Amino acid sequence: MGFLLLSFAIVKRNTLIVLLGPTGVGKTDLSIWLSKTYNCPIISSDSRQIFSELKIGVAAPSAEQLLQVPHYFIGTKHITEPYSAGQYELDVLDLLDKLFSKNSMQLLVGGSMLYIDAVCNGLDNIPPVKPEVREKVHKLYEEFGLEAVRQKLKELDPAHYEKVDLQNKQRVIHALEVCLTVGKPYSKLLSKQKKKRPFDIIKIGLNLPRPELYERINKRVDIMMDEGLLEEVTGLYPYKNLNSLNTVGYKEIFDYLDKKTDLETAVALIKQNSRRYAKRQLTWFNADAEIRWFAPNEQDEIISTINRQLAQ
RNA sequence: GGGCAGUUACCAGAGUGGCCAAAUGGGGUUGACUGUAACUCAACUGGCGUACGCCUUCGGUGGUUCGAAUCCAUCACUGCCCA
Repeated sequence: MGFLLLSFAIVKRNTLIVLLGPTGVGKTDLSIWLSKTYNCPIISSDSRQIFSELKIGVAAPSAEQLLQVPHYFIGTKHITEPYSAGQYELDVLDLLDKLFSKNSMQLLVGGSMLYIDAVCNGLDNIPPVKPEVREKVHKLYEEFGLEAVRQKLKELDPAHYEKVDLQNKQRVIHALEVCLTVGKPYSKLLSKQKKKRPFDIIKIGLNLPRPELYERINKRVDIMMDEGLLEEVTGLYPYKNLNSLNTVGYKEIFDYLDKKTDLETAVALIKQNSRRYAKRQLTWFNADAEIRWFAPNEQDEIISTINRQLAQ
């Protein structure tokens, strides 16, 4: 009997716990506790905390927190390095492959919806857009407007033209960029199929009543200012046009530094844009029926839910 | 105490007899989103209804008028100025 149980434990499937939730809900604190509980490192799923130059404004884990448990994908890229959800998917899968050989339980933590999705469901294999193509398409957009980009897309990929939100310049431009990069219609690369992963996934969502969440977000912005966000952003001013700095907390202060607004307004906008971001995250997460939701202080419930799931 | 200005939806703020459930902006809600995603984009925002629509609103009350957020009277409150 004991032998049976033991062998059962050994063949237990690898499991990835995904801790997610809107910005400011308290993922970081809980993740450290979970990491210690299950004795596994933290794999961050945050498209901004991955940049080493962004700290205060993206509420990256503190130096102290980083010392407590190993973190991956925190401050491992420079803001000048291009990075994407697609690359992230590959990087995480590689890492998980290694980590699972040591511990059948791993922990992914973050709020970047597409990044989490890339790990859990996979993205189709689309090569990175060539820089010269990107430049070309952006020129087209700058000079002739969105309609010109739309028409070009209609010509190269009529199927996708029918599906995209034609108002959404980012999506329209990207679709055309991909068409031009790979030399065939973007839509041909999209399978709409979820990839099978060689591990189980347990999704734990953290949320709070809206007013409370917003309150936390507002307060956190004030704390960021106290911690020196203005200085951090000022130091990054030369890089303000980089995509990595098209980020809440940075772009608003760039506007202040450009004298487009006063500091008070900039801070208010950071709060507002953070709230909106949180809302968008929740919209995305709400569509995912696999997520089990908890308040950030329901640690016992979270543990028992995970353990129950593992026992199955 | 006297004079002037004002009171409009969650907030700010247009509207000064019918085309007004009421511009616009903010805030908020809901949603879309397969690689630059903390991005980018959309809808809604007095109530009920899928909709044609119906109902309740523009400080209070009372008038004028076929018809009032808009005109008159009065009361209340707010701001500024003079005392």
